[in-house]
Amino acid sequence: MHPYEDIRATILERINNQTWPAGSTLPHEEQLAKEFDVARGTIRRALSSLVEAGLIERRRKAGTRVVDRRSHMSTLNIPIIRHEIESSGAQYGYKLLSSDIHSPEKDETGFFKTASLKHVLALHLKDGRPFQLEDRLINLTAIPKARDESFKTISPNEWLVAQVPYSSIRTYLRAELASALDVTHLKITTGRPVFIVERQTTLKTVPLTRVRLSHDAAQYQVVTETADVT
Amino acid sequence: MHPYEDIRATILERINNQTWPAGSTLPHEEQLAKEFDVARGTIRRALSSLVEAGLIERRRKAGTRVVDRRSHMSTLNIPIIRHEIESSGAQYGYKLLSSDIHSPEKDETGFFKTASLKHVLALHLKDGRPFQLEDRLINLTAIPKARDESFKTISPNEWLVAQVPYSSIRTYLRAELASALDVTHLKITTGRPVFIVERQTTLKTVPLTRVRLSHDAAQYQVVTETADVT
DNA sequence: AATATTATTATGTATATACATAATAATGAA
DNA sequence: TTCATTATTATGTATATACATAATAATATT
Repeated sequence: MHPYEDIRATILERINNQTWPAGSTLPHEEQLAKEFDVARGTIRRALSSLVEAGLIERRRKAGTRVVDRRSHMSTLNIPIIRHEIESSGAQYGYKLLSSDIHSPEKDETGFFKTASLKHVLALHLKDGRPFQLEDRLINLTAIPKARDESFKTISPNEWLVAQVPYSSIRTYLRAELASALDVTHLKITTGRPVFIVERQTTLKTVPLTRVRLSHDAAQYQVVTETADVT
Repeated sequence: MHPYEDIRATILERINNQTWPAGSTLPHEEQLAKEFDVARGTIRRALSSLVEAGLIERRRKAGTRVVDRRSHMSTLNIPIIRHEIESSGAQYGYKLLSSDIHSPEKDETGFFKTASLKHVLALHLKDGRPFQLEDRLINLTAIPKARDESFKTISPNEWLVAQVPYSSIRTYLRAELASALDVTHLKITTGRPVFIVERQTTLKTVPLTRVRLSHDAAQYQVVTETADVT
């Protein structure tokens, strides 16, 4: 449609048919601009789109190189569980299980160096049945107003997203056997696997919150897709 | 450092301190250009960077709105297992377990509509111990040269990445109990959880390959991080 | 009131030009 | 040879201008 899209498509084709194989260097912007008879800016538009897709890499003076696709980048999207459940047409339910204020020792991982912490345990239900167990620590030093929030009607997850700005989130995905808490609250039998999403949220090096979200493995999986550059 | 970075930072600050709360509309480009005393292009540079980070959304005529951060986008990177193992300083090993050509019925999921398929089972080892079991189906109609590849010295994963261009990959991450094959080849005990990465690769609607990668849950987890926009 | 048509407008693309910058390559000094 | 210094150069940023486009808003038609 737009010139830059056509240019991107033919560049992509040349990468795919090995005219420019992985590791090779592309002609520089002005040469491409001359070949396609467009301004340099239009070439830049096409190339930066391919950078975003992870197909090429560019460095000053070194030029533009085709990435060796030995790893696949894709965007992972983990929504707030209420939205995920509701958008599937099911009924969402929430139940606070416990909420306490702890001293820093509670944090075995060393994520919170030193801070007073709030520990919240809550359950998210799908059509009345347990779906996600939220086990969370909140840094009260960084988020003092969390001290006065009961989390009886709103989940920590949702409250935090609405109230607290963050700069980066690290997410771990793993499989585990159901813990005693998982068995009790997710109502699954001992020996069943659970899918764990653990998140550590920070605001410019300040640890804000850490959460372990556990799910019955039979009811939960994560799906992700690469951007389809055509 | 660069003007657009300063501008992006102050816009980000206004989003974080609720000057422009989630859902609100930002001034349009020319107004911002006037405020910051730069050209419209510089404002566009700052804003498009925030679009990439998923913090704002832009639509023609409607303008620029602050995204309601109810879901977190992060980039997921699943490398070829050999690179992951070697970059951790460990010794990589590979063993082909079986390789057969099947009729389409083998594909229960309906991913390959109709095609002759190659079924390959292979094991990836870390320091001599089983680490990842690769259970793969390859579309021989789309990738005929895979028929003559034995996969005795190179894994299907690596061979495909090097030989076959693709346009999109869908990845499923889930937890399961170890299957009979997992128990046998990953040398784990029955009843242990495994972490499954399942990938479906296509080239413009043509299904190319589907793979189930299973790992001992105790030895494998996926880590992902959001882009830290400052 | 509901639908179709037509402005309107903020974002998007394309152009040209000038200069900045980072990283490599070339050169010179030890 | 090795290290430090200095070009060199491809990408990156900033500018200004013109026009395209999609989506909303306003108007007219049924």
